[in-house]
Amino acid sequence: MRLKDLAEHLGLSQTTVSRALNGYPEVKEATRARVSEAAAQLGYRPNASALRLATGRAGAIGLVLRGADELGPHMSEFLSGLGGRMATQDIDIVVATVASHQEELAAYRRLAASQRVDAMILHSPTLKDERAELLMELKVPFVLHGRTNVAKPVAWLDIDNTGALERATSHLLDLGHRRIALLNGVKGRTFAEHRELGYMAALSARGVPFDPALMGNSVFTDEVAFRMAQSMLELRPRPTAFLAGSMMTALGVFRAIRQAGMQLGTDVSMIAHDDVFPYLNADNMYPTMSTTRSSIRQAGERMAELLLQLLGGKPVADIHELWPVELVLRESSGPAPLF
Amino acid sequence: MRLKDLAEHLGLSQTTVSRALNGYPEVKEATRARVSEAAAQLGYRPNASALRLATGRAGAIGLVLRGADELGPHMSEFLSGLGGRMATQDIDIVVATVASHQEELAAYRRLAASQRVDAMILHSPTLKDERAELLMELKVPFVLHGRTNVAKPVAWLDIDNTGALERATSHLLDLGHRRIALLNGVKGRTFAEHRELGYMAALSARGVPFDPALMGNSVFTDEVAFRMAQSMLELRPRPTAFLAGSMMTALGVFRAIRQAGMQLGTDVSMIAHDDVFPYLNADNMYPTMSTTRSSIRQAGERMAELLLQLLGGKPVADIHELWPVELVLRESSGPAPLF
DNA sequence: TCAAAAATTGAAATCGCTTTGAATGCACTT
DNA sequence: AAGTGCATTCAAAGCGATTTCAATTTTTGA
Repeated sequence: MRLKDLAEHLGLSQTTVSRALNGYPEVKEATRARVSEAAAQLGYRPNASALRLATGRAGAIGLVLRGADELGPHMSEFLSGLGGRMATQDIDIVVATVASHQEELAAYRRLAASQRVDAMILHSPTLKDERAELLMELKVPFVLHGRTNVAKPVAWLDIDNTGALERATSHLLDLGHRRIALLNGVKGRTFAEHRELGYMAALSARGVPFDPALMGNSVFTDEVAFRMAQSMLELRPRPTAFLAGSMMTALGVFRAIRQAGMQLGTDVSMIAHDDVFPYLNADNMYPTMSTTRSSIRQAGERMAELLLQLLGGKPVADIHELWPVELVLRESSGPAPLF
Repeated sequence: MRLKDLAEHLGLSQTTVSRALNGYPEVKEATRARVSEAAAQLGYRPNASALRLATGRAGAIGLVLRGADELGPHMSEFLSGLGGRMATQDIDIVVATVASHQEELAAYRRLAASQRVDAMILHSPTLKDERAELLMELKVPFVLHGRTNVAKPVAWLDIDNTGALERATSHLLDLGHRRIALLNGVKGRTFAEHRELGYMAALSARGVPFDPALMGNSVFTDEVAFRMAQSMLELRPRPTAFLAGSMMTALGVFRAIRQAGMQLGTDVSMIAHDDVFPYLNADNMYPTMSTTRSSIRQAGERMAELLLQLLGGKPVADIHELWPVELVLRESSGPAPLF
């Protein structure tokens, strides 16, 4: 069922039918009603390719995911939030997955050059993100989930990682902890650097010296976290508290604590960052986990909104959002042991 | 840079340039070389929409994800496998996320009617899957990840869930367990039904009666698993072993066991199904987790391959693959306690 | 009642590509 | 030298929508 068929069926021109369906004002209401009804009845849907060619809009946004570190549980939650909002505007989400960094830039080039997408989403940027620079050069609009330092302004949405870690660290200091380990994300990623900043700020505000042995940078998997926590627990004096970068990390740390024969919440404390996964709930852990919490799904939804604003012509410089992070205290964070 | 521009730049017709780039034989090798070089040099990439309109192929495949239960860690792994292979063929993956079941069928209709995708992937089917029936009716090619009972043949890839559970259950029976709990997926999903079949078969082969109180059906989250396992552990006589449907489920069960003051691997055993998440490793749990293992990422890769075969014209009836599942025994499964 | 203005409809161009059918040039026979 | 066949190339017609500009009908005002 093409536009032409529908037009013939109705005894109208394609022009009028097209206008009627797209809500143009210069069409009689009676005609519009007749057209809409027939379209619904016959299940007419404009051919996406033709529509895109005619309008010059791709009707899709792109997302390039690096297999290894980006396609984790974080991304599915984010995607879920994003997708819901985009669907209402009939905008597709095109996902390209790549293995290496080389492939990654090529993928952006490919999507841009073939005009497959109207805009892109950039995730987990580094401090000076190459991908962002590339997209600016290619003049592809994009919204950044996170922040980066590039020459021109970019649209972004980020959570207050610095503030979150500063509060979490301060809280542990208040509880008497002095040796606080930080299991952070990969060095170079903005969010990890920001978290480090918050951690450092809190320490130095109390005059607690920073010990590099208590800081680890890696991807957020239970395995790496386990190993890092394990070796940290062998230090003397050992850390009395952990700041875990994600819930996966927290699981690994938890295991290390248990294996060392200690009790979480009494012998050792932990505050983890929680992106709110529906299948891994801080409230339902044992002991319940103290967290810095920010829903990554909500961020996805909001990113969609910002992207639509951007496509609607809102100036890049006006699209900035910094979300506060909640500190939720539960059982895993207790007073420092007295020994 | 359009085809037209490139053609003018070279002093050739669009026809020749198009043919040169698409590898048609009726073009002089010297010309082809000249064209290829100029195209690479000037960074020419055909406009995706135009190409699609002209060829009638969408150059994309679709994936509809139900927010709640389908967009978990399983899906990201799967997607990662799928995407890698598709990218090599310059085929996009269009992801549509929906919240409700109603929306879901509508999403399939939408993608099909607007001819946005050439084929689709169907995930986690039910025994008699509506979506599969819809797609057949709409004449959209698709490959099923799993199996379903519908009238006409469909292309599918599935793992041997029945065999996996039969072996896992038998193994536990061999170890002397008689009260074996099954934490299965949602009722109605084929994979869950198949697992139940395997479980039942193993029990009845030994003449061990089935106790409905020892079977739970739900989504694979740590929370639900925790609650189910907890209440099962309150039964008398209580279960001495658990079969967990996923690693998330295993985490919940593990917590319940610990909270009940018992030891995994000695007081209670567990075998979990492992889809091989890079961030949650059975080998690195404590105690290490016995699993039925099958890489969902590899399944994604293979699904891409099957999809390409399908698009290449291979008959649906010839596209069937049933993968065996490994049983990997580690520390979490031990002899039944003697009391 | 009739011209002018407003409302409504339509024919044809356009988007950037592929592909059909025709045309051109060239080497080789005869 | 003319005819044959082959290798190359090109002009133009789609693909299915939107959109410009023109045509037609209806309404309005004097």
